[in-house]
Amino acid sequence: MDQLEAMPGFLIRRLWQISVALFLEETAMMDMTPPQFGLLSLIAAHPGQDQTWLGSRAALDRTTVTGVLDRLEARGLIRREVAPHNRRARLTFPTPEGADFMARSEEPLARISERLLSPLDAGERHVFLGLLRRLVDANNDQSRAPVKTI
Amino acid sequence: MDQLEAMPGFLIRRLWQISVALFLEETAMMDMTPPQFGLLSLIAAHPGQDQTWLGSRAALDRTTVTGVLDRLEARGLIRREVAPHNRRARLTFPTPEGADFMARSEEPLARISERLLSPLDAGERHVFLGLLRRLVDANNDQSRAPVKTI
DNA sequence: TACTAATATTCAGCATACTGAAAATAAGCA
DNA sequence: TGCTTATTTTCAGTATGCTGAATATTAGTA
Repeated sequence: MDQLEAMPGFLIRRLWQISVALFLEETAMMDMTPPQFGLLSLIAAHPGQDQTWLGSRAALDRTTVTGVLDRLEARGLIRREVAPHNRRARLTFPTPEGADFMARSEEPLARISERLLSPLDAGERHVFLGLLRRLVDANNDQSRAPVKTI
Repeated sequence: MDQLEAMPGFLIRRLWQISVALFLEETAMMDMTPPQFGLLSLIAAHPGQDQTWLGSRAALDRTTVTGVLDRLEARGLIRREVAPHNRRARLTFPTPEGADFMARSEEPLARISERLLSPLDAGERHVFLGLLRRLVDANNDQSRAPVKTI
């Protein structure tokens, strides 16, 4: 047992690596990444929001949002237009292809969580997710891209 | 509550972001990153291993190991030399500066874990880390950079 | 109104984290 | 020995995830 293995941050990084790998495997035929899915999901549920709003919901900084949206736009899954009353901002909308994409993603996404948590029984999953959520919420402001729910 | 917030992978990514931010904050005066620390820690504890071994312990793929070691070497914290009996491999060793660096890092590192887990009491921390470790170990082979302890 | 501050996005740059391919070396085998 | 395969590292390329600076626009204020 090394010092590294004993650090919570190392275990958290590994579980993140695993969850990304499972995501890429389950959505391989759709050629998607977790942040791309996150933003597309938000845009489909909340059309017409600007990029700052998206970043504060997806926990992505402004620059990463720009890059991910560029790729979603290039693939024709979203479109952007300048906000009518604020020409600084660009509002995002799902295209029909983007909406269809979201509809087709439900089953693969459910499998990701199922596989990730499969080592735990139902009670353990509930405990783990509850503690995980408490750690994330309580430390939200420590992150460089804190989430704003308002 | 959006679909995104309900996905375990999203919460895991956020906790990873938080742990990285805490790491960078606590080690700001040392100008270090988590993977740089991970590899330096392994090299200090196990001098003379090759890069493949390091990657399989630190959960980093071969290319990432190369890049991180390049930066550690440029800073004078490690040195690399061709393996005497296997000229494909390059063995890594800590420099005196690297060993000194590791010694000075103990206190900041302890503060990172403390701050990260501070929202939980002692019993909850134990439960969370236990479940986290089970998830990581059981899903180890799902990762693109699985850990080998042997 | 003119000046200043704030906001939204983008650009340049750096550090992970990965894939596939290439290069060098070593090992196994007919 | 000669050929094939495996191993170790590096290179090229892509996608996050971040900082600081620049640009454009808007809001606030003297």
